[in-house]
Amino acid sequence: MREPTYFILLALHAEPLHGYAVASRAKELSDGRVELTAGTLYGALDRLVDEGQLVVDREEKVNGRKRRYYRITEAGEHATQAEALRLRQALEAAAATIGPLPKAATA
Amino acid sequence: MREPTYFILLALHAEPLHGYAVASRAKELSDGRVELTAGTLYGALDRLVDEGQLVVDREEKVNGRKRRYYRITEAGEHATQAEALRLRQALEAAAATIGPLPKAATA
DNA sequence: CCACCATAGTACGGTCGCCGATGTATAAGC
DNA sequence: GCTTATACATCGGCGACCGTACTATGGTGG
Repeated sequence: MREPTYFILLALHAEPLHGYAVASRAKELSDGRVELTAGTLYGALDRLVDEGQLVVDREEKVNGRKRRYYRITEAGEHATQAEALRLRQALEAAAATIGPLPKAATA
Repeated sequence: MREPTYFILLALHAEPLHGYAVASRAKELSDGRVELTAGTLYGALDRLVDEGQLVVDREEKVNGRKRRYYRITEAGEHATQAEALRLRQALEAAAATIGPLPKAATA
C-alpha cells in the first residue's frame, strides 16, 4: 500500500466523509505532507471500493453539488492496521541499523 | 520511496555489499518480508547509482562469478533517514487515529 | 553422470498506483 | 460577470516494482 491510499483509509476511520473532505482530512493527518489531487483521490476511492475496503455510504446533494460519502469496511480497517504494523517493522529495522532518529518537530 | 528501495539502502548502511548479498540482508532486516527478485534488485541498484544515493565500490571475481559491490553515499544516508522520519510520521498518524497497535511478535 | 539448486548478474515486458491536466457543474465573492 | 472554491469524473503518462527467462559457475544428490 502506498502512502496516499494509507491516509485515505486513516481519514475514514472515524466517520464517513465525501471525497473532498477525505483529501482535507488526509492532509491534516499527514501534517500537510499528503496533498491528494483529484486523479489520485477518486482513482483510489474507486479502487478501494472495488477491493471491498470502502463502501459508498450515501449520496447527498448540497447546494446543487453532489457529495458521495464513503465508509470504511472491516476489511479496510484490517488493511490499515496491517499497513501500520508493516510501517512499524520497517521503522524498527531503521532504528536497529542507523540508530535512533532525531526528535520530530513538535506537532 | 518504496519499501524495496528503503531496505536496499538500509542493507548498505554498515558496509558495501554486492547485489545478491544486499537481497539477503534486506530479507533479514525485514524479518523475511522483503524478498527482492532480480528485476527489482538490479533495477533499483542501477537507479540508485544514477540518483547518486549509491556508488559502485569495486568489482571482484569470485570463482568465475563477478561481484559488484555497492556503497551508500551521504545523499543515500540522508534519504534513508528522511524516509524513516516519513514512516514515523505516518505511524504516529495511525496511533492518533486508530489507537495503539498490538504488540509485535518478539523477533 | 546428470539434474538440480544456490549464487550472481542481465534483460525485457507488464502491471499498478500515482499524478498532472482537463472538463463539468454550482454557489459565493468581488 | 468573471473569478474562486467546492465537488466529482476521466484520461494519459510515468516510474517503481515484479515475474520471467537467460547466461554462467560450483556444489549436492539421485
